[in-house]
Amino acid sequence: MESSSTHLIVQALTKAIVEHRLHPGSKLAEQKLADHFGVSRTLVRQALLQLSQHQLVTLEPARGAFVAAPSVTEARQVFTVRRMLESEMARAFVRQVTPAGIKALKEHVAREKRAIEQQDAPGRTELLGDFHVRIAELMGNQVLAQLLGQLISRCALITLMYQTPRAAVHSHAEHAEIVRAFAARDEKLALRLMNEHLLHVEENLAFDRKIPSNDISMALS
Amino acid sequence: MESSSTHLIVQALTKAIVEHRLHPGSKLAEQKLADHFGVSRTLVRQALLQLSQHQLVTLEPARGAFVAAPSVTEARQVFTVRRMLESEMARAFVRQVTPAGIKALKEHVAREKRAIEQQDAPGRTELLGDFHVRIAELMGNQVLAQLLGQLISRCALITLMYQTPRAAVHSHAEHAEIVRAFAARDEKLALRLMNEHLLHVEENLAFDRKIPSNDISMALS
DNA sequence: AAAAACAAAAGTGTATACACATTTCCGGCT
DNA sequence: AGCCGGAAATGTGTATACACTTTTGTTTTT
Repeated sequence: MESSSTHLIVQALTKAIVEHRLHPGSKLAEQKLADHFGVSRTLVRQALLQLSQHQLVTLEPARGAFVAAPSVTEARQVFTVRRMLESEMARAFVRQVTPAGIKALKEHVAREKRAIEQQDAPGRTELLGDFHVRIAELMGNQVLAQLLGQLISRCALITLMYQTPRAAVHSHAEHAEIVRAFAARDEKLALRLMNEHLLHVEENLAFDRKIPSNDISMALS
Repeated sequence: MESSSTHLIVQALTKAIVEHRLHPGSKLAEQKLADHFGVSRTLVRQALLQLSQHQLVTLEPARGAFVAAPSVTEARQVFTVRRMLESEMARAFVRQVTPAGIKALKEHVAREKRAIEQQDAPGRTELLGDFHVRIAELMGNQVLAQLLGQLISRCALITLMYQTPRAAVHSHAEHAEIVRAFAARDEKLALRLMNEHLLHVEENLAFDRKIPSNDISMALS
C-alpha cells in the first residue's frame, strides 16, 4: 500500500495550495487532476482524501473537492493551539538545547534572511513556517514535529489568505530574537518571546481580505 | 465525496482497535474487511488510509495494513506533547470557565466512577480519555478538540498495550481533583495537577508488556 | 422576456477487473 | 531429514466501468 504516487500528488497539491497558486475555494475536479498527473482518478481520490484530513481541502458530498477556505474563527483557534503548544515547546527546548541546535537554528534564520532579501515569496513563507518545525525536530520529538507540521500547513493557508506584506520581515526578526533567548538558555524569555511572536503573527492578519478564484491547469503549470 | 460508509468503517475499526479487540500487529486484510462490512475493497482502502493517518494502522507497501504497535519511544513522545498542550489548556480553561462547564465536567467524572464500579473496561478507557477532549470542547476550540481527540486515540492504543489494571482508578481520582482546581479557579494548581496527572499516567505504563496477536473476524464479531 | 421544465453533459461514488508483488506450499535436491 | 527453488494461491496497487447526482444549457410556457 502507501503508493508513493499518491504521496507525490499530495505533495504537489500541498505545495500549490500553500504557495497559493491554488486559491481557497477553487474546485479540484478529479479527472482534471488525474489527467494532469497522468494517473487514474483512484490515486487522485486517495490524495484528496488525505488533503482533506490535513484540512487543506474540503470535500462536499457528491459535489467534489475544493481548496479549503478557513474561517476567521478557525484561524484564531489554530493560532491559540499553536501558542499553547509552542510556548511550552520553547521552554522545553531551552532545557535541552545543545550548541549544535543553536547553530542549526542560526543557519535557518540566515536562510530566511536570504529568501526575504531575494523577494522569494513562496520560499519565504515556507522557511518562516519551517522554523517552528525545525525546533521540534531538534528536540527529537517526531510526534511533535509532525503535529506542528500539519498545524503550520494550515497556518500557511491562513497566512496567505490574510497576511499583510510587511509581516514577513517582522516574523524573521522575532525568530532571530527567539534563537538568542535559546542561546542564552533563558526559559522565561524564550517562552514569552514565542508567545508574543505567535500573537503578532495572528494580529497582523487582515481578516477582511477578499480572495479570488482560480483554475487548476494554470496553477499546476 | 466523504462517503458516510467509509466513515462508518473508520469508526468501527477505531472502536475495535481502541478497545483492543484488535491487537497491535494484527493484519487487516482488505477483502476480509470488505466481506465483513458488505462493501467493496474500495471503501475499506479509504478507511485504512484514514486510520493510517490517525496512526492507528500501519501500511506496509505491497504487504497490507496492520494494527499499529506504537513503540515505547513514540508513546513517550505522545505523552510529552500531551503534557505541553494540556497543561496550557488547563491554564486557559480556568481563565474562561463557567459554572455550566464545571457542572458538565463533574457529570463526566461521575460517569467515569460508574464505569469503573461496573468494571466496564472499554467504557472506562473511553471515558477517561474523553475527559480531556471534553475540556477542549468546553473551551469552544474545535481545532484543539479534534487534535486532542487524535492524540488520545493514540494514547488509548498505547494505554491498552501497556497500562496496568489499577491505574484507571488513580486516573479517575486525579480527574476529580483537577475539576476541583477548575472550580476554585486556581490557575497554577490546575496546570500543575494536569501536568502531574499525565506524568502519572505515563509512569504507570508497563513498557515491557507482551502483546498477543488476533484474528479480525473474532474481533468485529 | 423571465421563469420553469426538461434533456444533455459532466462529475462523483462504488464496484469490479486485471497486473503485479508477496506469501504459501510442495517437490526435488543436498 | 532439512533446505532450497519454483509453481499455485492469496493479496495488494491501479485502472476502468457503471450507476446515480449535480450542473448546465435549451426549450417551453406564462
